[in-house]
Parts: sequence; structure tokens; C-alpha cells
Amino acid sequence: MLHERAAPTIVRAMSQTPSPDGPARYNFRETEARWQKSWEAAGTFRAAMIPGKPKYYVLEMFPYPSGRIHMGHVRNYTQGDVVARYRRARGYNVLHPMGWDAFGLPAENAAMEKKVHPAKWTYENIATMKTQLKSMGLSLDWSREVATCDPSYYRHQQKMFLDFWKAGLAYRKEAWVNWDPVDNTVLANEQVIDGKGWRTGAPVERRKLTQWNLRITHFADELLERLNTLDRWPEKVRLMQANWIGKSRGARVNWALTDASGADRGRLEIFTTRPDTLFGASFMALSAEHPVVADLAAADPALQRFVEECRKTGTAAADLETAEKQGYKLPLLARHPLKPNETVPVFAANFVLMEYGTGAIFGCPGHDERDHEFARKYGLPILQVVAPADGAKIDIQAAAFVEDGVLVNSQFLDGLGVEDAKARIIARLEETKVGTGTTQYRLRDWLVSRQRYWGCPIPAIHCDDCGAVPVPEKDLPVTLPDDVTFDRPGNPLDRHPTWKHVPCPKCGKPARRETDTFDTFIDSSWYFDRFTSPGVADAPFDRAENKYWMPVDQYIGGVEHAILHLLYSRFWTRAMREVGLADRDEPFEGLFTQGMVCHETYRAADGTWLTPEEIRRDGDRVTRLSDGAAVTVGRSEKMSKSKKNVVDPDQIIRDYGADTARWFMLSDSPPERDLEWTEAGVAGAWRFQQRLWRLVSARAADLAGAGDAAAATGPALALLRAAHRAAAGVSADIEAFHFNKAVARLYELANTIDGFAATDATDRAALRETLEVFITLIGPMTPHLAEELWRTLGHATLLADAPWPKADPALLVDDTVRLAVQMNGKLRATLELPKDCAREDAERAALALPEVMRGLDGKPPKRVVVVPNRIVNIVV
RNA sequence: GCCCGCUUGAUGGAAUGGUAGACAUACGGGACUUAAAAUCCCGAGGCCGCGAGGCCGUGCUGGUUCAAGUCCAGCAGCGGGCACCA
Repeated sequence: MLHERAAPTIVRAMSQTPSPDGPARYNFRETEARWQKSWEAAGTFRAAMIPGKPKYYVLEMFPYPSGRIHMGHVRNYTQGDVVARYRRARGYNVLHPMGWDAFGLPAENAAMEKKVHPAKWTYENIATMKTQLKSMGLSLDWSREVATCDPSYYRHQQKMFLDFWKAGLAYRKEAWVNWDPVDNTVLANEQVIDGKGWRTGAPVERRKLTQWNLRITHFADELLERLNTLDRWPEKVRLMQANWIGKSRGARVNWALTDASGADRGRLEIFTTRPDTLFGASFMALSAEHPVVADLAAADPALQRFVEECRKTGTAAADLETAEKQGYKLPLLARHPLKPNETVPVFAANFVLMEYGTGAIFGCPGHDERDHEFARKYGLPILQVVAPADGAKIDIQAAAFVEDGVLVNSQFLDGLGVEDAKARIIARLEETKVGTGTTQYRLRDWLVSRQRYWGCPIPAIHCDDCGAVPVPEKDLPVTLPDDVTFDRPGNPLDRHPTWKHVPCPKCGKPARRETDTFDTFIDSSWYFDRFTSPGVADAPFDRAENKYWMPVDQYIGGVEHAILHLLYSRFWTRAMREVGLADRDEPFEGLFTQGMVCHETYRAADGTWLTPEEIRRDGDRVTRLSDGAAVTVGRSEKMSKSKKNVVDPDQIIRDYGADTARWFMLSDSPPERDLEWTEAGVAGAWRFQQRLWRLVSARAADLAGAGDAAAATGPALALLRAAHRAAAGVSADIEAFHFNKAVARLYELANTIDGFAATDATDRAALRETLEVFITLIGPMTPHLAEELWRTLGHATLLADAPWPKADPALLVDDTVRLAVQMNGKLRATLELPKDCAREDAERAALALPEVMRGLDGKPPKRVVVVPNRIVNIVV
């Protein structure tokens, strides 16, 4: 969903193609196409606002049009479709739309490699994938389809950007960015892998550029606090977002700087979360990108070289981990704000981040591991100012002490605990005006400029006199020029001969268009709003429609978007609120993150990967089809082109049908966990479809006009009970996203139906009712088969319009219960008793059992525990 | 390093503290068939026993409880997220 790194490969036919359809077989090819046409002709899934009718907005993360759908899509959209069809049947007014996250890098790569224009490539992919999605039989309202690369879509996001700009939520700033020196472009963090550009493999550099940013930090606290109220989000995602926002309490402290002669060199502000350890300071460290360092470097070639070094390494996590702490001693001294007679040396250091806090820290080696390492390397003093509370002796020279404890060697803080000491020293810093208590966030503003062609143009014009000027609203949308070339690296917009030359809207002098485009995560930050009224031309959406449909009741997608996409969308919603476009805080009421689709991996003796179609299985023996050579079976991993363990959904749908693919996706694995795709599992799902077809069609003729099941007794009553229990259970399972359990219940009900033989009219009525319940219950999962069976039973109307079965409470309880009889907690026997029978009766019946008598051996029990309708435990 | 999650038959997985292994897949046996496929029936956690039956069993070690896969403490393994964030 959204953007992914690579498109899946196309895989050829399954080795185990089902035999041709005979007369007794369910012909899925003909049937699925027919019902898809029926739904479309009837407009079954078209959504329309009906004020007063409860709505339900189901949304799956829309796909990037990479070329073909893959199994991840099939799983995601199947889950969403189950929810959507279920809610429809429950009487909700359901909105279930689909669109395309259509801007992005792969289109430009295709343009470079295949000499095809990004727009052409994208729209062709959309056409292909739309056909594929339609073959899945999803209950989508295609009339609301949206592609983010369409000017009628992105013009609104340009307008919203201008609104944000006016409101101070968008701004330009100089920032250090990841620069790919081969492609001459900025890369997003996620496009930097192990410190190298993902496309070129060139080591990424840090470069200072003026770029557009969105002020997401303005909402940092709100974004964090509101996470607590998202109780239908996975705990894990909320936690990840909270960590990402990274709120920490601390203090900013000013230190006076002097040079070696004692002359004033201004002040230096640092941020710390441990102001309590201020008396343990033994050095100051500045980021190599800090302005003070830049000033000094102008006259110091050696420092310049140091700064250069830091810039080149620096970005990759792997590098950072192994990189040694490096410092460069600056010709400065810092005066301790609370010990006026003491100074500490000042370093530029490679481990201090310019982007966090003030880009400067004080080093307290005694109580910070990084500072400890740095102090040891440069022979700086290591002072202990916190001691273990239990009085244990520690060697502060050997290792930093970072736990809670009691302050020592710290004047007025001595004897206080860490938390108390923090409060006390912040108060003192504020009194003496050398610092303030502050809250710091790890979250940074969202850098949205990209030096790309295939993205939404940023609607700004740069004038030498007026600076950055908004494009006037009447000139929106700013569209992309078609005549561009991709034969050279860099941004085709920037080198286009005419596109960027425009007069300044303010003063009329020649000026230049902004040639950067937006990060594509902007496109996906509000598409769910657009779906509520996609046809509106003069606004991003109709206010009334939006108010009716939003928020999304159930959002479903991959956990890989736990932070970026979901956080950006939460921000965009708030930014819209801020400029008066909407009055909502949160876009997604419920969120579900589905697991990945995995498959075994296969390798030949020479180590090359093999596709599932290149191998052959004989029991435990796995060989290569072409030459019979032995194949090593590897563990199951996420389907990926590079490991060749990809199965093409198109092929599966062609060979087995959409319902089989859907059924298999839902069975066995819990939806949030990874699913292992197996050929045997698909074949099993396919056999079950056939079995259901036989189950119903063999009985249908006999059931026409079957009467009332109310008089059912004995086996017929038991059958009805099974049906109603299944109805209640499946409903609860779907609502709880336990699709695998719902599937198991349906298997059970099918087994029960199979074992039932109707002998009289009442039996036939009970069987008919059971089959109708059963067909309705499988409807959300295997909609084509269910429609066909529904018709087979004689219905002339669509199952998709039929209401969900209501479980009769009277049929959900049995007259008798089977309870376990334990001795000392170990099962000895079971006992069939009337429901809710008296404790004494249960105890008496249990003690009379031969198994129990034998165990007691004539002795009286020590104690008997009776849990009504559950268990009798006899303690001896 | 920090944070989070997971660990149950051959496999995917069920199980409000109350009959562990529902359901499925794979497997074995049988029926049908000239044969196969398909279909149908039966079996199946491990060990002991002819059998009736018994003992053991949810990563490991303890604890709470009449009763623990489930709760608590500690440990191990696997997976995920973040990571010089001061």
C-alpha cells in the first residue's frame, strides 16, 4: 500500500491446476464474472449520504500503482471487504472507496529505464491493477476513484498548502538534508540505506539547503496526548508514535564563552534532560554543524577538515554505531553557570546532533555513557555527582552511573533524589536567569521538498525582490509540463527551458517557479477526506458530506506505515482544522494493521533463488523441475522479487477463483500475524468451495418451499442451534477481526450440515433455515459463491442486499451442559447434567461416578469445588 | 543498548483462570475405481499397556490457586520498532 520499493514479478501457472469444470462442479470463472456484473449493474456498492442513517467508513490503504497487485494487496483488501460487506448487511450506510497513490519515484525510474513518460506508465498501471482488483469481487464504490497525480486532486492540496503557509504552518528553512551526489537530488530518510542512495549506491552526503517544511512540531503535544484516546488503534502503533514524538523534560542552560585570554565570546545555550548533573560537567560539545563551529572553521583549516569528515559519515545508523567518538578542541572556554570561577573546555564533536535541542550539550562523563567514552578518550575529568541510593560503592572512572540515586558533590543539591534535584536546580537556573525548564521533542518538522518531477508542484514563485511569493489562487493548479526528458540525472523541472520562468505575482518582475515538488506522503495525508465527495471542484471536499462520512471507522493497512503516513495524516487533519477547513482532530477512529504474506524460499546448489514454480515436491524431497537437482528449502519470508518467493494473485484467481484466494487469506492465520502462503492451503480452500457448492446444490431441490422450522426437535433443533450459534460467533469474530476463528466456525457448521439428514417437513424447514444462515455468513468472505448458492436456494434478489441473520437467543443455550469432573485438578470423567442444576446435585452426581468412587477408595473427599455448569473438582 | 511482542502436535493455529490441541493443512488406514484423480469414512500429542486404563505434556525454573497455556517473579530463544535524541 502506498509506496513500496519494488513491483512484484509475474509468476507463471500453478503446478497444480484444478481439473476442468465438469457438470457437477462449481464453475467459478463464469459465476464470479456474472455476479460482478450484477453488482455493478445494480449499483449495489455505490454510497450516498443518507442523513440520519448510521454510516460506516471502511478504508484500506490505497495502493501505489506499481504495475500489478500482489498478495499483500489481496490480503489487505479481502479483510476490508469482509468488514464492509458485514457492516452493509448489518444495516450501515457503508462507504468503501478505492484510489491510487499515483505520484512517486518508480514512475521516474521507469521513465529513465524504459523511456516511457511517467504519466503514461502510471495510468497504464492503474488500468491493469483496476482490472485485477475488480476480479477480486470487492464491494467498492468505484465511482469515487481518485488518483493523486490528477490535477483535479492535487490542486486542492496546493490550495491547502497556501492556507497553511499563510497560517504559519508551512515555511522555508535551511536544513541539513541527505544528498545523493550521483543523482543530484535530496533523498528521504527512508531512501537512504546503510548510508547509501538506494538507487545509485553512492554514499550520501549531508548538504545544507533551503527547503519547505510543515510545522508538525506545532502539534507535537496534541499528537502525543490524543494517542491515549485512540482506543481502537493497536497499542503497538500508539507506542511507536509516542516514541517517535519523543517528549522529554529538561532544561536549557546558558554558558558564557570566553577565549583563552578571557575575552567575552558570547553565550552558548545547551539542552539537557539531566540538569541535576550540572555540577558534574567537565566539557561542552557542539555539533559540527553548529554556527559557532562554522564561524571558527572559517579561519581554521583543520577544523574545516573535521567538520567535513563529520558531514560525510554521520547519517547511517550502522555507521553511527561503530563510529568512534571524535572531538575537535575549540579555542574557547565555557564558564560554569553556577560555579563562576570554573571553566570547562569546548569541543566540536561528531556525536552531537544539530537537529535536536540546541545542537550543543554539556558533557557529564560520570552519568552519561557517551560523555564517559568521550572523556576517557580526551583525558577529561570524570566527576561523580550521583551516588547509588543504597550506598553501594561504584567506580565512576570505569563506567558511568546512569541510574537513579542521591546527589553528591553538588552544593545545594546534595542529598536529594534525581527527580527532586532536577526541580530544585531548574528553579535556581530560572531565579538566576541562566536557564529555563523546557520540554523537548524528538519529532522534527516535516521536510516536504523533493527534487523530483513526478510529484505535486509546490505553488510558490521566487522573486529576487519579494522573496518566496504564493502562486495566486486563480492560477491553480500549477501543473507539470509534459515535455520533459529523463536522460540526465537531476530534476527535469529545473532544466526545463520555459516552465519555471514566470513574472512575480507581486511586483511583475521576472521570477522563477519553485521547481521542487511535494513529498508524496502529502498526497496520502488527505485522500480519505477527498473520497467523501470526490467530484467537488472548488473545495477539497463538501463540508456536509465530509462531516457525515468522516472519520474513517475502520482503516486497514500495513504496520510499516505506523509512523510516517499515519502521523502525517493526523497532522494534516489538524492543519486543516487550524485553517478552518474541517473541525475534527483525528482522521482514523479504528486502525488495524495486517501481517505480511510470506512464502517458503528455494535455493539451488549454486545459491541462486528459485521460484515456487521452478521446483517439485515429493514428500520431503524437493528438486528443481528442469534437471532434478536437489533444492534447499529456506524459511518462510515476506514475498519479494529478490528472493523469488512471489506468487501472482492474477494466476491464483485464474486457476482457483477470487473466492478461494479470499477464503485462504482469511483462514488459519490471525489477520495481524504473518500468513504463510502454501500451495496445499490454497488447494484446501478450493476444495472447500467445491464442497459447499455440492452441499447446497444437492439439497436445494428438496427444500423449495420448505415451511416453518419452529416446531423442530431433536436433530433438527440441534442443527438450528448450531446455525444460530455460528451466526452469533461469526458476528463477534468479524467485529473483533478474528477472521480465522470465523472461518473455523463455518467449517464446523458445514460439517454439522453434512451430517444431517432431513426426513420430514420440519427437518427440511430447519435445514433450509440453516443453509440460509450459512450462506449469509460466508457472504462477506466468498461473495460470488454465496450469491450463487443464494440463488440456488431460490432467491431472486441479491444476497448483497440481504440482512445479516439475527441469532435467536433462545437457540444459543442448551438444556444440558457437560461438565468436567476432576480429582485434584486432573480430569477423571465428564458429566451431562441439566443446565443450572443445583450445586448439591452436581456434587452428588460426581461422587457417584465409578471413576470417582475408585479414586476415593471409600475415603471421604477433603473438599469439593463446584463451579456451576463448568466443573466439579474433588480434592482428596 | 532501550522499548514492544511472541514461544501450544509434523504444520498454521483454538482455548471469559475451569475437559489443552477446536478448525484446517500435511500424514496414515479403508471404501469407490481396471487404475489414478476427485469424493466419502476412520485414525492420530508423547510414553507404558493385549486391554481396561495409567503417567507425562503449552520454551525453561520457581510461585499463587481447589484448578495455570492463561496470573506473578526470574531466565532463555525468536521477531519487530527505535537508536549517539544529551
